[in-house]
Amino acid sequence: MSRELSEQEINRRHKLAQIREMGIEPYPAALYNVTHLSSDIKTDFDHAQIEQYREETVSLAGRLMMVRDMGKAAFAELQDSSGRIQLYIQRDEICPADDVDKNYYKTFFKKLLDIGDYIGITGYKFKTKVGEISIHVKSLQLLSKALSPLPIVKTDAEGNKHDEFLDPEQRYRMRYVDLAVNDFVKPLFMRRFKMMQSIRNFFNAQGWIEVETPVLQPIHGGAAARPFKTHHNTLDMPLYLRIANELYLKRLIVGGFDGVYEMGKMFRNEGMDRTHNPEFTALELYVAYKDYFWMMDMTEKMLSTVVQEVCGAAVIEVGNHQIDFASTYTRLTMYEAIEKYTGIDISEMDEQQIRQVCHQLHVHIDNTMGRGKLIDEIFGAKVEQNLIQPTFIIDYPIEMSPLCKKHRSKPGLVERFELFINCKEVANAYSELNDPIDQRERFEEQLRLAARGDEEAMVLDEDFLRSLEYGMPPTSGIGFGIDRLAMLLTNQVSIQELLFFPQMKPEKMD
RNA sequence: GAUUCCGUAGCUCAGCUGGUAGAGCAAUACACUUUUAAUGUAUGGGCCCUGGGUUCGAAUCCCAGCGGGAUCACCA
Repeated sequence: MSRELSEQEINRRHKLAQIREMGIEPYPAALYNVTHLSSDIKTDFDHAQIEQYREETVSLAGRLMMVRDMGKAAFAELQDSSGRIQLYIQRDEICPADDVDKNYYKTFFKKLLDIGDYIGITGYKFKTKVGEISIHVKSLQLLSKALSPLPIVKTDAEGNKHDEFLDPEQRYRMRYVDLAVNDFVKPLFMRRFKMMQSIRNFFNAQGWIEVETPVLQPIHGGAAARPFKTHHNTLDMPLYLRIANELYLKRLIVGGFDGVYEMGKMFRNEGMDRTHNPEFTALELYVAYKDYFWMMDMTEKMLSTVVQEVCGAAVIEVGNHQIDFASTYTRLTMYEAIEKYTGIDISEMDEQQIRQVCHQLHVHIDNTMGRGKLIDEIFGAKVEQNLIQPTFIIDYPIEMSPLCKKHRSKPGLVERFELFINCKEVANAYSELNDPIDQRERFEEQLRLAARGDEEAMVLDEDFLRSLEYGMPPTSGIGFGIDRLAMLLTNQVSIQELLFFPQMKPEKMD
């Protein structure tokens, strides 16, 4: 990359050279002994001990974020991983004894250091005249010179922010800058990772095992989606980035695990927008000897626990709604849900009649759609928008669910549920299909759909069928969209806010 | 993919019905030993996204392209 340097970038390179001329290494190799985080200093500050603090040396490191130069003294702000703290720096204290011209302060500190530079300081805790907890600096060392100026975000006395770094493109492309200057970013990610940890804790406490299954798969199974295709040179064969890990996790249940789960990246070669990224994180869990009713109970328990742990309350604000994760979630069958929000009972209707209903409701459909797909379209257009509070929609048409067990008592349906929260699908679960002969027929039906032109139809996985023939216990499985869940728990509408590095168009570097 | 808005200094943005650019912050220099968006004084900084067109003259009007946002549709 070659580009013209801005005035400020040239300045900083000159300063870098001058620092070296002074005999100071701008990128020292040695570790810097940090004794405190800025947050420790602030939370542990004891006013009764201000006198004793003078004798107690603390050492901090971080970025220099602001300097208020007062002549022979200055105030500065140091930002470390835990926040910011003010530094008070006096000329005569930081200059070495032999530095008679006070160049360490006058030249090095005042002229050659910039906002964004990493520094380490030692000093003691104190409080300024106006009461701000600060560090009285006794020594200051450059740890890493920054050659590009950071966007300066300033907050005034009323809390108004000035010159904010808010352009989404810049923020996502340069997440390192976003994290450095925007204090609202890190807490979102902390909450996301706390949520993932809380889920893991919950599952581990049940004795379920966290496993890893292939990302590169010869057959992309387990979901209906277009995959990314790649090629393995040594084997000279095509491989697909997984769109789901379902079929591998079930093989592990066949192998004798009682409960396995995996939290990992899935890849789908489809649209991108504020709720879809080409790679996203899914959680899948399979538990032997259970059914989908049990899984609904588990889901309620898990989510109420996790939300309580992560948000400190089980009722949280999402958009304009208070969403209650603690109560028992409403359970509606697909047919009941459609009847509730359209007034039409389609449970006994055939494909032609349902097609009529679609026209009547102004639901957009096309001729390739079968009965199951038509029902799904009505649901998407008329029901989803109403499902604010956590709601289980259960008993789906069999056509849409080739990996799900037939309903124990309702012909044409499967034992499946999806969990909707704030109008979005958050989880999808089955009583898993473990009848190998039925499974083969379902795959064959998918092949027929593919032949009709359905690009998302599933591919027949012969090895998976073989595994079922060795016997899979009755099992219930569930998949959660982790990014979606994180969006709910952080009240964010854009998935990009919960991904450190969302997929972007290639950047032009001229 | 459709609609719509935007692209001006390092950053955030002004710039009217066309007359070749402005503010605040940042930068540079000086002053100031308890400030906190520190302050005061001074200075430098622009291919006005790109390419065409209209015009005596375009940051401004028109067309095309590139980049981005928002909304809508499909997928988690």
